[in-house]
Amino acid sequence: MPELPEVETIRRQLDPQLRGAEIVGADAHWSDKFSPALDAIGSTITEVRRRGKYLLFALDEREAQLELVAHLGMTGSFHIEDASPTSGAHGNPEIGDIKVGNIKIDAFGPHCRALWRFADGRMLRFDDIRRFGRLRVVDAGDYAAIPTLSQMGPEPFDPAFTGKSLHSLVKKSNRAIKTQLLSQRPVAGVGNIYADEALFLAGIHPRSKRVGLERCVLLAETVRDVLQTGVDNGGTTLRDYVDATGRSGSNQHSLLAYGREGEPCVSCGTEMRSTVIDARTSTFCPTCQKH
DNA sequence: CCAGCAGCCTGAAAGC
DNA sequence: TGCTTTCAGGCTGCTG
Repeated sequence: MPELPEVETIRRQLDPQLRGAEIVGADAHWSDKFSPALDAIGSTITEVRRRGKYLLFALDEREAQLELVAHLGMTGSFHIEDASPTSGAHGNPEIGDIKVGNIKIDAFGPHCRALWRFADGRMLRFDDIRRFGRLRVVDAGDYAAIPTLSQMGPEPFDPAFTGKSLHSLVKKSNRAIKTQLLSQRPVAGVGNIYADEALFLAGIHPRSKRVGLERCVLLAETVRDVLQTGVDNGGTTLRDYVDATGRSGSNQHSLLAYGREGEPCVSCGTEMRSTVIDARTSTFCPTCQKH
């Protein structure tokens, strides 16, 4: 499931490839989640950014500055297709023949949800097996229609994210610390895997509702640590995640808590346990992680 | 305003 | 073997 490290890995691959790409056609799955892909037709990608788990494609459309906002959900992935060998008699795309408007996505597999065709003949494909992903074109920076994005907390590597900033939000809420991390409000980009990892390393029980300043300072550090390690390892692949080149990540080999129910804690040897918080499995060490 | 939760989705794996 | 059930979970939007 793509969290910050996975989305950042994809962003770093897409950005240099897509700068300057002019979108001359698009097609999408009929659903409201994906059909906004068509709104990007006629604009040029200037940059691929990231905010939390969202990919933001900056779009230049004559005078207007737009953004294609993409969330990968659970199983979303982006891939760049080279110029189709069937376009043009000698394998060269003939720009003049490219049709502006719909392109049938069916030919690109049962899980293709959107497809953008560029003036240079290349294509950007968005696959999403379970359709938890979402696409939207908005005025640049206008996230009013995307609640989670508009209320998103600081990026974990932003100096604005500190133990103190974390504590000031955490103390106002009566929700479990894990619920708060997943809300994206104290810090952007943390999902179920990295939340379990960060809480384990900080010695904090996922259900804890009382996390003082000292423990928040530690938690802010472990959040940054696990996300940085995730980025360094190219993301975590448990089931479906692949980067924009189709490769799996390797961070799954570094996980100390997530998915280790029944195995011994790497620190004290106690059997790791699982509980369900907000309909998500949470694995923790009952000895090391305190309320 | 906040907390809690149903609903969205498909495919792999487990259960019968 | 083949069918049914369970599980994975980020975000939206509704309810109390």
